[in-house]
Amino acid sequence: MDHGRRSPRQQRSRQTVAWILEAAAQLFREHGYLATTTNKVAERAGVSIGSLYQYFSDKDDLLAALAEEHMERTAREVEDALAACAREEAPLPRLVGALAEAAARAHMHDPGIHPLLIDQALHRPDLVDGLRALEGRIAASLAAELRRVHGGGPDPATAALLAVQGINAQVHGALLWPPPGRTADEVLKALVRMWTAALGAAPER
Amino acid sequence: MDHGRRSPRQQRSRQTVAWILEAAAQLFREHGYLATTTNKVAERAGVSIGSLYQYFSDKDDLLAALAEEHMERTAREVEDALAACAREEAPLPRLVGALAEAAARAHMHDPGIHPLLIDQALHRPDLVDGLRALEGRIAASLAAELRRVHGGGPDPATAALLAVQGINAQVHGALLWPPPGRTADEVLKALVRMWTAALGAAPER
DNA sequence: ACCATGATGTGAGCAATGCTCAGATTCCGG
DNA sequence: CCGGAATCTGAGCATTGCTCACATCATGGT
Repeated sequence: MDHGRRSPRQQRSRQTVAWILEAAAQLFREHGYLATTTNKVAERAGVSIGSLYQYFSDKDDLLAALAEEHMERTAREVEDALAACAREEAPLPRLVGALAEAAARAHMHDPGIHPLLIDQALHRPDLVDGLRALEGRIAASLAAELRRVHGGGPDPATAALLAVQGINAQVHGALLWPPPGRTADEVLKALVRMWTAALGAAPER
Repeated sequence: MDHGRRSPRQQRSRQTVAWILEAAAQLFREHGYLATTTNKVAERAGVSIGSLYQYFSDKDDLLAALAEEHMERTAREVEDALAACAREEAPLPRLVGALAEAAARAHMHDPGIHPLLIDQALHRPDLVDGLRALEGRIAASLAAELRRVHGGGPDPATAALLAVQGINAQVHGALLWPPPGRTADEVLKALVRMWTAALGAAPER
């Protein structure tokens, strides 16, 4: 929400903000968060350090703004994938596969900066809330799909939330960096098999 | 492994290192990583700043040392829980429940500092490896248990790894901070139900 | 066309931080 | 008791995040 302080009203200031964000993303990617100085960001952006602090309250604020952008794009991509599944009335295994692939795509989008953004999100209370809200949105979409295929057991909402969290972690930890002796494809198959069983239609009793 | 630079040989220097680590843990807990200065750590530890830098190469190194300690204890706790299950020949649902509860206990052990440690681990390549090694160790123990109860499907090793990663994320995201309208107990039940289905014995075909 | 007001841009410099280093102090084997 | 190694010390250097007093630019009313 309120990242920064003054919000840009004229065209040239919006350009300035865009330059700053682009420069920050580049430098964070190249040298990491700590090794990036605000003065260098301003320098690469071609603006003075004072301008930077007119639109961002903090060094953290820079990363927070990038994180919000990233989270928004991720949510859209995953929700689009789910919407496509709904349109073609895909069965459960296809649903799980699409979800995992969409998550993998989102995480691959900018591998150099993704871990930084997640890190930062974890120790900024406002961004933790944002991350949970994002999970909630995706889980809600998934829950609707689970009901369509009669999956998720007695509590599709909770099942969907657990699935979103679990699949996300597995994509990070195993799909993108497969363990030695396994290919990404094998991991994906195992993942789909497991979640199909976990979310499979289960009668109330 | 080689956290720091010189390694303490005499008794008094081991005491110094212990004081420094204790002070660092306290200050990180109280004020976070960025707001904690190395000089304050030395001051609270009752040693000079020079002594601190004799045993820790970096400010990061302090947190890395704490993270290693934390990871080691976590691994031990979870492995103990699995060993107990093995001794009493517990069935699958009990296995999953024990795993989730052990993970929850480990994460609750020092809530003030746990997220910081995880954060830090995520952008230090050596600690990322440590974290993956830890996951691997726990997954190996779990895989053995899965074979005992004939669970895990055609590839118990991969299934165990995915389960460890998934359960860990769910404990963080849903069990310790249940979503509105759900209790921790309900979440645990759903979690156990899902993983019991996911890991349930499945014939080769 | 003009100017007044607010939006935007500038960069030297301050306060604070991570970390070094030259030397003082303490410990231990012989 | 002594020589060298281990340990400890803390003033200070280099660097960083960030502020502030001021310059410049854009816009809308007359």
